[in-house]
Amino acid sequence: MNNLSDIIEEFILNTIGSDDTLNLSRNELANFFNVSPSQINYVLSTRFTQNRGYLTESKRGGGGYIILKRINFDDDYLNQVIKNLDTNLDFNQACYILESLVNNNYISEKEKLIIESAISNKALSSPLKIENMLRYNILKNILINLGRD
Amino acid sequence: MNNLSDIIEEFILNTIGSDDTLNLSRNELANFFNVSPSQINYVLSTRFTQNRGYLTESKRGGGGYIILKRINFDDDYLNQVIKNLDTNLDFNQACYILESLVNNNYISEKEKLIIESAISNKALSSPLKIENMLRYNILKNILINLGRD
DNA sequence: TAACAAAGGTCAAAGAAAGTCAAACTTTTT
DNA sequence: AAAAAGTTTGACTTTCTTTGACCTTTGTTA
Repeated sequence: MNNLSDIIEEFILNTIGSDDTLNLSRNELANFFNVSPSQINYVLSTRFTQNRGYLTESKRGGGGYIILKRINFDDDYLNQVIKNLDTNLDFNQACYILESLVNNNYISEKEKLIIESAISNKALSSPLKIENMLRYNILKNILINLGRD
Repeated sequence: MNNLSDIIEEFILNTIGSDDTLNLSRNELANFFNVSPSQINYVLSTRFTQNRGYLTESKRGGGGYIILKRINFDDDYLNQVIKNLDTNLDFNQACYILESLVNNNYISEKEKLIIESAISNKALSSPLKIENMLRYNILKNILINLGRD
């Protein structure tokens, strides 16, 4: 297994600090490995995905950066919830899930309210199919991010 | 953080007094950081906007000045924020608003994180125009619901 | 009171990142 | 060998920052 993407992946893995965070410059990294900058995006988008427990955050322009974060995912319960999320998620199902998260002290009442507002029919109002898909996406994203602290 | 605008922002934040007011001279500040004076305007107009809870007031001519004020949070402020929400809301704008809500103890860090997850590009991923509109809708809905507890 | 100096304001162009996407190439699978 | 999957590259786009030229307002002084 001798391809650059794997080597870059390896490098990144070795470089992520004990704080599970890596602040990198796309251009510098690309330069270091003598590859085109977009290959960094390729590596990130194929190897450091949400599903594998990573989050990225970036900024363009002068002083731009990419921050890579490893999510601490030793939490089985949350994991299960995420894994079992229906991609076609209606509001009531979602509320039910949120309720159980409250009961298990993962989120507070106020947090539940916020999430409900975010995924309510009113907030999303699109054709039903899209709406449920969006809701799934949003809730999943929230839950994944809950797992990081 | 390798760009001057961020550094200047930081400086201003650290310099605002406990009276939430800062009286500054554009030329002096620009001189201090060795940047063109208009960069001060840039920093003010991108980072210290009304939506983020700041007001500016200035005077030209000899003895001119810029006064920067941090708006105190009250119920009206939240209404203002909601009213001023851009229907075409990008993620960064939204983040700044959330930041100001945290600073004013209106939401917690965790709540900010949840909301950010809900309106992140990843969660919404649709064509840009729709995405920004959705984000607007969602954030507005959250803020409105926050306002009634 | 007219001119000049001393602020701050505006805007557009140039520069500095990162993002996207598709085409070409390589490796693996069937 | 053909098809599919994965990688690499580069051209183009978008976003954010920095700079500078020119404008407007206000205060000062001859």
